[in-house]
Amino acid sequence: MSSDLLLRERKTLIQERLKAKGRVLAADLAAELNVSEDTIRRDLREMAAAGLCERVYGGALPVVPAAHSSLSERVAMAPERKAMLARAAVGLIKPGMTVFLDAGSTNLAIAQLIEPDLQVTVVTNTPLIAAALMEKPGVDLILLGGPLNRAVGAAISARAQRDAELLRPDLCLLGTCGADAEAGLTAIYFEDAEFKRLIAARSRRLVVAITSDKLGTAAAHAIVGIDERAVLILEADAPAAHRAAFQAAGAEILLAGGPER
Amino acid sequence: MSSDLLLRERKTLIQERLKAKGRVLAADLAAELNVSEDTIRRDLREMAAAGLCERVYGGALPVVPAAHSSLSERVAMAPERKAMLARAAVGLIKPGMTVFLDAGSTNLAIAQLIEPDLQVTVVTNTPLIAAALMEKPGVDLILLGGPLNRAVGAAISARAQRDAELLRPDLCLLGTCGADAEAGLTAIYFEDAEFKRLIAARSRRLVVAITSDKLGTAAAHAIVGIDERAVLILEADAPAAHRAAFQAAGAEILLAGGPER
DNA sequence: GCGATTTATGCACGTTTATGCACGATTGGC
DNA sequence: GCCAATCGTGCATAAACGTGCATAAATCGC
Repeated sequence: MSSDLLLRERKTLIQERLKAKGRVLAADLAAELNVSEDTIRRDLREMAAAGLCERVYGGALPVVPAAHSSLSERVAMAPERKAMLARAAVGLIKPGMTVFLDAGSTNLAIAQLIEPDLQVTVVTNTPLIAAALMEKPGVDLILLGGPLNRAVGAAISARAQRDAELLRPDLCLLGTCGADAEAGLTAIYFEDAEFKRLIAARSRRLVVAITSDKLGTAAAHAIVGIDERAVLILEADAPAAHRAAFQAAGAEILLAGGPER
Repeated sequence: MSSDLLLRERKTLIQERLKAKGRVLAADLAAELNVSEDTIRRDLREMAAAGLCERVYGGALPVVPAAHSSLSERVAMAPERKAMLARAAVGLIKPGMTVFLDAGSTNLAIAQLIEPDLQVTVVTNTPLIAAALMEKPGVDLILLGGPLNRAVGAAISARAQRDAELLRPDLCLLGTCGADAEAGLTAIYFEDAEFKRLIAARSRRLVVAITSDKLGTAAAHAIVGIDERAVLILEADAPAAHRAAFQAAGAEILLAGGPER
């Protein structure tokens, strides 16, 4: 015998390591825990069989829950650019705030990047976002209910709207389908636009993360115009013309991904 | 005799040691308490049977209250047995029905197994389940909202309860923490039990999928007794004694996993 | 009080479990 | 297509395990 940890303790520790670092290496674990690599491999194999991790060559990775969904498919599109926007957006969320997190793949990315121990109240109408936030102990989570709109992936019915009317979020992280200095923010679906308009109107501050492909486009239904209350998060390489137009309309512009790390 | 401690005292001491250090080793305890390892092992076995600790090779660990493990962690436990139960449960869901899907890892498995094109209305209070069902085009999804209980992973607040009062589901797929013919179905948390009791009372039919480890156990808070309205789905190898007791109480029993494939 | 019964303990036995090692197969970078 | 790192499997071993049994103390019934 060479270890001083019980089997179960070792596995628990590996899980924590997995959760904290996002991956583990068999060789490292063996050295650190003072057991042979064979033992570690056995552990990882068993954990993988139990669905606690994913075995890969050299170590293991956390299992990704709910890996497939139309929303999370959209998340998979241009993930690094969305993550960049999300990182900038997360910076605007301060302890003690009440934040509304709207539907949308960028907002899901934001939810995933929130610090686990950040003390905030998050209200959302999107089950997937709620599921992501459930893992964060610091977050007080409130869900808007009612019938779910499949296309949007969120609750935006009259019911959800009535509930939203009771809110006064400090921050509203809005998803948008189009963003144009003149047309303002727009959405594809009428009911979705209605909901967004309502919650946007009730929020102290409006934050919209916009991937460059949406700049200068307008969808069928208006949400709100661009004005002083809005903070637009753009990619660093967003065309200057759009940036200027938004600024002229009064919005605050935040560039994402510039001075990272 | 070699000890100078009464059995009870010894067990209490072991528990304190467990709580203080987070683990105990059989050999250490034997040496320290001046009894044979056999005796210590017996103690630990009995304590484990009473739910006071978790037996592991070499010693014992404190029980992790199910509260401490999040829903997504619970999902990973005994997944194939849950899937077996889930398969049986899914068979009870017929087109046109309105079904309530309660929180719980087994119910999440059920949600994942629902036929994508099955025409049903599902009501749930669990974001993770809602997210899983969003992929199924046939499913009309209604979400119960309000503050989310982190331990349960679902909306069970007064708000959700009020919403639940408006429902009359054809089927209620209930999650349970304990199932005993006498004590009935029980839950760990008061508010959770309250919610379950409410929705169960309003449902035409009650379906409960129960992994064998929950048989004969009772948690702190009662949900409902076992009666004619209940359909219990048990694993094929569930002890006959429990099956008979449930049947005597009037429940219909469904065995999962028998004629599979 | 005194035999009968239960309870707690230790011991001897065979069994199971956790682990490391040897060896051949697989993987992935180059 | 080669090479080293990594992997899985079979095997050996020691520690830990459970069980049946014996013994001694404690408890009970009368």
